[in-house]
Amino acid sequence: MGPRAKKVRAKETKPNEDLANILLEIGEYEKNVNLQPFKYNAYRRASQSLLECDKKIKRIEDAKILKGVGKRIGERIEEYLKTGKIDKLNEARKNNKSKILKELNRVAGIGPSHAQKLFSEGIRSLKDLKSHQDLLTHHQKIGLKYVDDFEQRIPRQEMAEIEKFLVDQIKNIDVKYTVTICGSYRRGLESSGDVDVLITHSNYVSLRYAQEQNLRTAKNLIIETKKSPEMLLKKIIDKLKKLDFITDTIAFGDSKFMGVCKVTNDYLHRRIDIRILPFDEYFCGILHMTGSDMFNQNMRKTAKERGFILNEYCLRKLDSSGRPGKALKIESEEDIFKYLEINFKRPEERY
DNA sequence: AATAGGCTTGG
DNA sequence: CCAAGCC
Repeated sequence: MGPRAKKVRAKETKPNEDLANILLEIGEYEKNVNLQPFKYNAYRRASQSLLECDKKIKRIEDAKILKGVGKRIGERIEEYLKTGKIDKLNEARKNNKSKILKELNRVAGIGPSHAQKLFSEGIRSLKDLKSHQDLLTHHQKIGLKYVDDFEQRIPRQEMAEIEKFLVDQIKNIDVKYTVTICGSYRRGLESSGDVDVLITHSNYVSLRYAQEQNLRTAKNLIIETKKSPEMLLKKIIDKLKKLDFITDTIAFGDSKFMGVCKVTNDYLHRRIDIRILPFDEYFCGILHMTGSDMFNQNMRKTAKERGFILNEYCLRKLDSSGRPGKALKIESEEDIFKYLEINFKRPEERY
């Protein structure tokens, strides 16, 4: 998911690609150098509109009607149409500081704010960073170590190998685990940016579910507490480390592991996220994590129109005063579509 | 006013 | 607790 995945299915004809790229570059400059995330967003949206427009923009009037193009961005486009360049961009490109900040931002865990800080401390390149690792957090050190690997996309073939490995190993711990690799892989794309794994255990339910269903005394049940997801997840992570599949840990909390993995020595290091969810929340979870972002947005909108509220964890019906009721019982992705009276869409169809 | 909100780290 | 970063 995210902007990277979107790019893959952009239109065949992109007559305004040049202009779109320029706007995006200005946006990145606003975010990384001027610490203006909202401006970045505005430029990004305008850029996206330009990309989706299949008619070549020749006059400023054509641009003004696009969504995301207002006064300021309109002026920039006008400048581009008249002169073939944009001053703001040239300013950005020749600015040495902005080049350095951009370079530092390649490192996972270094955002605009940290990059500025490092610059003010005299860091001018990734090479500088390598010799001043005391300035970095644990996450950033790993980002630096694998900066080249993390920029490479993961071929579908390798994703499939990772999937098989994970399913085999985790089922081997306990057959009651279910493992799903979500994201663009699940949607059938030929490459992915990272590995996004969701796991559940058929005996594991959320506290909310246990209370609503009055399951307090049921046997064999693992009811969510602060520590239970950790117990279920830690077992798995320990094993994957022992097998040398997981090579580094970025963050490891109650319910979510973030780290680095590698299938065999022939492969690059890949970013992997693994999280554990209660069974009753699993299908809303995989729906959410499978995306695409656009698909999620649309589905949630439809849900709202039909008197439901859908989020990452559950689907609830809204009562007449708009208050959400109990979470609906869901045992598959299909169930979610059924409640909403939407035809089921396979992951490959979720644009 | 602006992507939604949660998770995790680090101070 | 807050800020940053990521998903």
